[in-house]
Amino acid sequence: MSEENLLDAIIAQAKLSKKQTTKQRKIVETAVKLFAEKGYANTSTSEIAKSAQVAEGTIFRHYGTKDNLLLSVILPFIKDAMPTMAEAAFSEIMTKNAACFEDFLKALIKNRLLFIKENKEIFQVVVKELLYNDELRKELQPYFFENIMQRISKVITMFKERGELIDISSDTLLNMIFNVVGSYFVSRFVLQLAYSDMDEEAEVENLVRFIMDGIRKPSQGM
Amino acid sequence: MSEENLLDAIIAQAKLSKKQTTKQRKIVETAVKLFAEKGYANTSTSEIAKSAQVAEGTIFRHYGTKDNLLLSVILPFIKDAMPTMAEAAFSEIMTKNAACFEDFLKALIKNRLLFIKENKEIFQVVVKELLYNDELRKELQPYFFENIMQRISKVITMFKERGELIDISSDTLLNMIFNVVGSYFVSRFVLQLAYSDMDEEAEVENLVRFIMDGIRKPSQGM
Amino acid sequence: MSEENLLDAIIAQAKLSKKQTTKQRKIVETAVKLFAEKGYANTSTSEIAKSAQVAEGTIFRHYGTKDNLLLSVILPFIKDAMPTMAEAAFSEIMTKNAACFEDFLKALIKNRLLFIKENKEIFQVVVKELLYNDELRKELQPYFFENIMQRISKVITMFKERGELIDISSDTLLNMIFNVVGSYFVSRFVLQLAYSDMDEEAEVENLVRFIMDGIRKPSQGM
Amino acid sequence: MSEENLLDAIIAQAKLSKKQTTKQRKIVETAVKLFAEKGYANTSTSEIAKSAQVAEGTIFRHYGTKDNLLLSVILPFIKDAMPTMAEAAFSEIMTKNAACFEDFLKALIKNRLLFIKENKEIFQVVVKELLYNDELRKELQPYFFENIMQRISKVITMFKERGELIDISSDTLLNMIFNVVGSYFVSRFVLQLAYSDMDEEAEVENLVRFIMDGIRKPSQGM
DNA sequence: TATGAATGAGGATTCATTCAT
DNA sequence: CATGAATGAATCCTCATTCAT
Repeated sequence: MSEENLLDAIIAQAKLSKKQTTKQRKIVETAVKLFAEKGYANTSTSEIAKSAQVAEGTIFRHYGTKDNLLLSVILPFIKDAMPTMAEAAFSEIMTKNAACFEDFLKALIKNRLLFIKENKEIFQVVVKELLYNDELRKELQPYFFENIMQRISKVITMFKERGELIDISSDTLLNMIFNVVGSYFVSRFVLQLAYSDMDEEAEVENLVRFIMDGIRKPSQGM
Repeated sequence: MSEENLLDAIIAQAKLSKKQTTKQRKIVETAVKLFAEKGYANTSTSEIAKSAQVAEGTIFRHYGTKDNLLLSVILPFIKDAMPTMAEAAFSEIMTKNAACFEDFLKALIKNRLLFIKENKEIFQVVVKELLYNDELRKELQPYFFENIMQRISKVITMFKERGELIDISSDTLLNMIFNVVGSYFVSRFVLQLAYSDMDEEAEVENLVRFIMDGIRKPSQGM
Repeated sequence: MSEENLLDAIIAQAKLSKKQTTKQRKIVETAVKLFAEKGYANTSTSEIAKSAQVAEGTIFRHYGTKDNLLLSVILPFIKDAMPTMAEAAFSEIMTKNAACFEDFLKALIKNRLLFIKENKEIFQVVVKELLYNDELRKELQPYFFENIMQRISKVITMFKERGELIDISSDTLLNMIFNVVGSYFVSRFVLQLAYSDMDEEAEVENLVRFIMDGIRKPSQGM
Repeated sequence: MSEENLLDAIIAQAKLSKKQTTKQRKIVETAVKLFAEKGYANTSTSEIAKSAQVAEGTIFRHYGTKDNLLLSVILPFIKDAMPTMAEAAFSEIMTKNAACFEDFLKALIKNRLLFIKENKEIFQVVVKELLYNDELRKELQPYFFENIMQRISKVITMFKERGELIDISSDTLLNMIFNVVGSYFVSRFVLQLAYSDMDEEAEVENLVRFIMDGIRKPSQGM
């Protein structure tokens, strides 16, 4: 919790969010939709204003700059994405200390899948802008690592100690898992590739299975 | 993105590329660098011109539009990325019919790693724009699937028949592999995350191992 | 000239014209002056802006495109030119059913002369652009024929039936009259040829006389 | 024959015209076509070059500037239009001193009609540019008046003295005739209005009749 | 609080013209 | 004689932002 710049922004955002007008909500909703559709750089404030049925000045009265509006779209999502991701699934699982890593992973993926499905458009914006906008990425990365990666890393280390996972550095393990899960979410919700005919439950099963055991056919029998 | 037929564009591009002026080369080089750095949408043609020490008009004399300049950056890369990807590694491996899938995969990854390292900036542009620019993505996707995915899919099917890979649809297998390898390239060359302390050789080994066997500790003993 | 439906444009224009800013009026006034002076194609928006002491952006905020600005100059003139032309002089004359064609013609010419003198510059713009700009002409022609020519044609037919005019098709008669009157207005207000030393009253008399009786010297006496 | 500027241009033009290359002819032909179609201001030199299958530089090698190219299109036409107009029809008629004004007029119109039909596109360019381009008009006007109007004026005066024409100033008479004939040519060849179902011969007859006797129905009887 | 008119810097693009080959 | 690459000023237009009401 050391990142200052960002926290300031989040706090400022939090303050505003209490007195949020109908118009403000409309503006953010519209911005999310348009940013998701065409990207931040290709969406003009006048377009947002028109689509939100608000005067252009109103946007600037509330958010000061277009950049700030982007943050107002992204930060609440990040704020929600992280704690839940770190906590909810995490602590929930941790207490049931009977569970195996496979169950933890499945629960985590399902939990996040639900969250992203409910926030599909914001997810699109976050992914696209995190990739496109170097500044933004550099600002959010440390925050992200400290809050999410570290905590999940601990879980991994724990399960490694229980002998459930192979003996390579927790960071590397984390990375591989994150890449597989992340690229699944991105393919599905950002690139919108409809490659699979499995239902969602089966897809998650398969994902977890793949992470745990790879693609090699087990040598049968003896 | 008004270019209608991609193949036409590629061919037109090919024609032009023969009589390329010094200035033209300079323009494309500069454009690649700037697009990679700040994204297509955030790079102005005047900036490119200044940085390439060329009159702004010169850009338009050769490329007509900014969009077209982007294509002139991206298409040759795609053209090179695909055949090689499909052929080189692929047919090379196919002939040595003794090889196992693991070796094929390792060779393919190494081959592509080399290619991308040599074209790091263009790779950044391609990935960023493919994600950011829906039109472009929709245009390139079918081309991509037909040329790459299908061919690799055949290899996978072959190895599946040899009993080396688990019994799930080749498309699903391909997707998982592609996601793991792709996200590795993207993390490393686009997001530029320096997460690992392994050397490159070890990283590839680890990647292949992960894809083949996952992260579960093999049940010891017996 | 991309405007599809002229009537829509006129209506849209009418709506706007109610809430006209000082700056808007200034812009249109300046545009009229400059277009009249140098033609639409040879007048730049930056020139208009400078001359109207307005930011260039302001022009586009109100009129969207340069083409649209031209329409905003031309259409109100056309709108005024037509009904009046068709109605005012026309119905006015029609009621006094004692009048002869000669009087009708003289009244019409005088009425239009007054109107054009008050709108000299716009008339210049309209004539020049109608001649120069094929698209614009094609768009306005049908509208023009339906509203003006047809109505005047009826008057002519009426007077022909009264036996005042020679027996050739009303359309041909209309055309000849229109050409003579039109070319008089164009010579005087667009080409600005100052050929005559007559006063205006005499000029109109002469014009009417010419239309009615031509230039042949009547065979004198008996 | 006092106009200097213009004569210089004509002479310069004449010099060039002797050594006219195939390419030069192609350029002028193409320029005429394009200028007629879209107007001088809306036709770019690159367009002309492409359409004439000539390098853009070639145009400037021969004509120096775009303005000059326009003159090279217009001047030969003017040079041809004037002498013929003044002489051919004129002196031809003058010698047969039996002829009446009506015959002179008909011959003149027919002669010019033929000429314009053969040079339709250039006529379009000349009319459009003379109206649109104040500078050009001012330059050509005096030349035009001295060469054409004056000479025809003499004819008119002559016929007036013979008692064939009404007693108003020759200039006024000339003007009215010129307007009627001119507007006929312009309607037909520039505006391309197809208003009449008469054949050409009849149209000319009608035109002459109108100029001579107007539209009033002769009082019958007596 | 909300508006929307106004701004002017900056964007992509066009174009007449020059010049080395 | 002919070319066509190169130019850079000028063009139309967009946009984030400001400010008086």
